[in-house]
Amino acid sequence: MDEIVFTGRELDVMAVLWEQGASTVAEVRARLDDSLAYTTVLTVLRTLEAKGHVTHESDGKAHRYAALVARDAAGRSALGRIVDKIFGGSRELLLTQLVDGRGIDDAELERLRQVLNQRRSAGGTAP
Amino acid sequence: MDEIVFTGRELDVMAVLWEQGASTVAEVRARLDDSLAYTTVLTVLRTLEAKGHVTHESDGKAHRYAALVARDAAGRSALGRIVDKIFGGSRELLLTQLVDGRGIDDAELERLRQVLNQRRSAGGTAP
DNA sequence: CAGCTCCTACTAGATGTTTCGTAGAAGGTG
DNA sequence: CACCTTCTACGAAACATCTAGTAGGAGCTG
Repeated sequence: MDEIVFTGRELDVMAVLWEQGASTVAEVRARLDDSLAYTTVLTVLRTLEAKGHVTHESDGKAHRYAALVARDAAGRSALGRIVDKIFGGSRELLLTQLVDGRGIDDAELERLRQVLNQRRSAGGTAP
Repeated sequence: MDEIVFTGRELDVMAVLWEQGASTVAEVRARLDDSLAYTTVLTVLRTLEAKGHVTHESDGKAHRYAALVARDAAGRSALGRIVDKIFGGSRELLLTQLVDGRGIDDAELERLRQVLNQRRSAGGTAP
């Protein structure tokens, strides 16, 4: 239950690793929305490695970086922080904002209901 | 749809203003989990004011600070960032993590379902 | 009024974040 | 082999964040 916190730029880079899997500096750089210098991306990856959030192995001449922190863990940590600090502990309030945004159609609402229903059937502490 | 971003400490302070309403420095300070110097809290509030996230009015000798950014707006912004960067755009994945945490009982699940159902009756583009 | 308390304003150091340049190694191509 | 590209390592400047100290004003209290 440690606190996992990423800075803005670190999160951009982690997003690439989660999406694309283990990647070289050049591959990460190509996927980023902002165009940054090669060494800038390298520095961010090295910072993340120093913090223990990613690791790397050699791949030919280059290094291939992989996330050590799973999406789920990062997401749980970020969500917990938001629920507490912004929504005053209320998951309902959070969910309201989540579905209040535009660009959510009936099909997606239905899928969200499925998530809650599956949680019921799977849930609970073991007897 | 501007980007609203708070640093860790700024978020702590905003949380107090959202929870307690307009507050003086001393009132904010008393509510914070960490014990910080009076001037530290003042500095954070002034930074937030410089960024346009809070404002203040005189209240006797002291200043009373109030949030200019609504919870909802901050929440939408933060959630959008998390959905995009961590959950790859999938609200379902986010919801899964939200309800996967411990400490969520059947009553709360039911309330979350209500949120989704209310959204159906109120929502959608007009036919 | 002298002193105490509470307040803002200003200042400032330590640390973290972001960005990139330069140096030099490694490997393929003429 | 000399050259070009690609890569890592190191350094560093600019800026943001976090924390708090000092100075001085305003008001209450004896």
